[in-house]
Amino acid sequence: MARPDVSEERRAQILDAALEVFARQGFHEARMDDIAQASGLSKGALYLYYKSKDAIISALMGSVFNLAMRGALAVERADGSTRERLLDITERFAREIDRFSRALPVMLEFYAIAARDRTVRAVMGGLFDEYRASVTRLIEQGIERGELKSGDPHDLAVGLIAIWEGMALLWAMSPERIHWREQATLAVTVFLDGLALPTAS
Amino acid sequence: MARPDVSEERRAQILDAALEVFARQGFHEARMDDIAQASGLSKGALYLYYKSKDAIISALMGSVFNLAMRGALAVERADGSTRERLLDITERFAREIDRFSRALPVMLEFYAIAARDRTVRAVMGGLFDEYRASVTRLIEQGIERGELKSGDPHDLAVGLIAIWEGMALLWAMSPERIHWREQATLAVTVFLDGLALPTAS
Amino acid sequence: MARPDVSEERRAQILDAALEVFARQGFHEARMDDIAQASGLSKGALYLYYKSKDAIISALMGSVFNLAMRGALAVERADGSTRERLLDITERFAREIDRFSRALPVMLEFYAIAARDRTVRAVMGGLFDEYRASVTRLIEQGIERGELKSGDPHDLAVGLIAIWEGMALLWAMSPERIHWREQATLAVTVFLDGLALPTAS
Amino acid sequence: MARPDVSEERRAQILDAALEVFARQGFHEARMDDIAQASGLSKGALYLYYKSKDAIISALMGSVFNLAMRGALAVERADGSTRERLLDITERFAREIDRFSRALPVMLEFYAIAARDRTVRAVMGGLFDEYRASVTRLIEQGIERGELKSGDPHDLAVGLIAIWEGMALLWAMSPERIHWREQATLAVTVFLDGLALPTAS
DNA sequence: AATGAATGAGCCTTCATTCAT
DNA sequence: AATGAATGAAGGCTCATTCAT
Repeated sequence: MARPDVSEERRAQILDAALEVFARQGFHEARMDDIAQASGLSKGALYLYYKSKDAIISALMGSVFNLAMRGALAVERADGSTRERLLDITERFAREIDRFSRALPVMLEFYAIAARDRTVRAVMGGLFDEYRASVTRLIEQGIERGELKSGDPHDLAVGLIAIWEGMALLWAMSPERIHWREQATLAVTVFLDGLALPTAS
Repeated sequence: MARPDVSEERRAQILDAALEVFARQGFHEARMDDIAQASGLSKGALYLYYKSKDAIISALMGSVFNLAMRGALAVERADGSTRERLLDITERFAREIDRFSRALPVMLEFYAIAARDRTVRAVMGGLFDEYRASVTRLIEQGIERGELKSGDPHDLAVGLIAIWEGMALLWAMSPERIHWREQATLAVTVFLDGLALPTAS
Repeated sequence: MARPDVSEERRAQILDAALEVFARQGFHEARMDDIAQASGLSKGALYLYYKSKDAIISALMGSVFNLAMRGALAVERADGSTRERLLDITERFAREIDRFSRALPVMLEFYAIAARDRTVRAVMGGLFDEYRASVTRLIEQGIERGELKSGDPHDLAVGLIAIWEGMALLWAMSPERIHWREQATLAVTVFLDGLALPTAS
Repeated sequence: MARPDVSEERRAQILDAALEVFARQGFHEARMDDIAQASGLSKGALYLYYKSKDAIISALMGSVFNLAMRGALAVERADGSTRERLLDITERFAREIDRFSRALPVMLEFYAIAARDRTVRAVMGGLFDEYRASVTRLIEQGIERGELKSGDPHDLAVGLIAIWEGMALLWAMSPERIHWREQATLAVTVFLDGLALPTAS
């Protein structure tokens, strides 16, 4: 008689619907009714799984940013030169651009909230720290291996992340004018060229 | 009998108060009462000068982004090498970081809106085009003058703008962990190093 | 699990409360809160069944005037001489004077609106046309049957309706000075006497 | 140095503008700004001559109904048979229909207010009493002179006034379907025929 | 576990009125 | 006598949340 626990499935269902609705309408213009409809559940059911609209937004924040950082973290454990691996991260973003485009408006809204809310900023700052630590390790390896000029790996990681985040931002503004694969790859390439060791001639 | 026309003053007064309130509370959580109080006017007076809350938000969008691009546009007409001028833009951002920090949460909220609203995106896209055109001209000059390696100046401009915008984004997330002057300068320097002509050895 | 559909009941409940409140306070002075309270529902519930205050007013217009014309239309299908039937209409008004007195201030407000709003006037004109057509048929029958002097039945119907409407108006102004049963009956009697065929002496 | 007192002129100016605006928009939809503009005065000036919007409405009520009753009162002092004089009142209304059409929406709004406000109703009832008294005297004369069948002159006056008021109401609803001169004249004629003494044959 | 009718606090906006000039 | 910028109280409407079924 034990029915399988559907609550994880329901939660995922709700977050997925919420992402869709929030991306289209923004947090404030999105109605609980809209999320209910998009999820195929009733409004009351939403409250069985999340205690408030804010709880849905919070849960979504975790889910969205974990997804976003997965690429960078995965690459850390891969083979290849530092240059290859950093370009691989860039390439992964390019390949997943459609999945990103779904989440991007929501991510930007999280950034906006974080910019004015100390608590949210602390959470985002933590995620960013992880992200930066991961990229920092890649760069450290590159320096150790003699692939990159020496320099502060933390600060260089910030530079690279700024390129990726900045590209995402510009792409959100002008998807038709930004060509992620070419332009992000170019930017990272130029940046890495700037870190190349002088070749013995 | 002729009272001086105060309407321009009032409009500026309102936008200034709105920037402050919106930066603290976000567009939706900001109450017209808050803006009224912050501006030293009555709620009714706001409606004498702007026909709705949305109208205030729109007006603010123009005012905030014009301010943001002023730095890049000003540098175009300055002297110095391309490298100096691009680092000068970076430095200007660093110097005006406080003014930016006031506007940044609001700018991010505009980005978030643009990401989901075609109309707003068109406006922002237009501003971005101007911005990019200005940086593109700087890079073209650099290439023409033999200061930079040849390459697509449009795409390189996108890369530089991505660095600045991305740094701003990261700074908004972690103001205490991002040191604009050092890190942005480093990133731009590395990027420009990547564009340096091979020195004859 | 199937709850009975209460929406028709709710709508009637709301219109009934609205009639009471509007009659006492007028459309503009009536607050949605007042209607909510009078209906025993919450303010939010009003909006579940009518999308705005104006929608309630419009729905009420239909309901009130259908009620008002019911008397005249019913009599058309009754037996008796033309005189009897027209006096019967008058008598019905007298009998239902209390129900009318509840609706009269609201009806007058509709007249006032119709007098300045082309759209509302078109609706009211349509109702009036039905009403007049019904009375016209009664008069035509009277002429055909040789009970009334010949004359334009449309114009005579207008005259009778003017008497009824005019009496209602005066009664609304001076309920204590107008004695509907006597005075309206007298007026219709005199009018019908004026249409009597000369008796052979 | 004594300037002529313009206050009477200003008051008339304001009432005239108010009539126009109220007839078009109704009391509640009419803004003090609209009246100010229509009168060619400033909003502040309105308050120099009337202490509130309600005061303007009240003053207008007196002015409008005095105008309306003037016809009936004037005829009382004229020559001619009772029938001629009552038809003359009808004819006067027909001739002044355009002036009436301007005031009619406002008059109907006063009726609506009177129907629910005891105080206003008392004022209107007083005006109506005067009106009825005047018509009553005409009918009494008619009976005394042997022109009309004997009957309660008060009640007969109510009947006649009901015809005039009812016609006005119908005309307000359907100006294009009501032909005042023909239909009102017919109704009054029939009513008077109903009061005619049996002719000796 | 699920529903959706009902609630009511809260906000944008309007506009009669005031008053400094 | 006149102006019109400024005020702020008040109300229609929305929507997150609750709860009887």
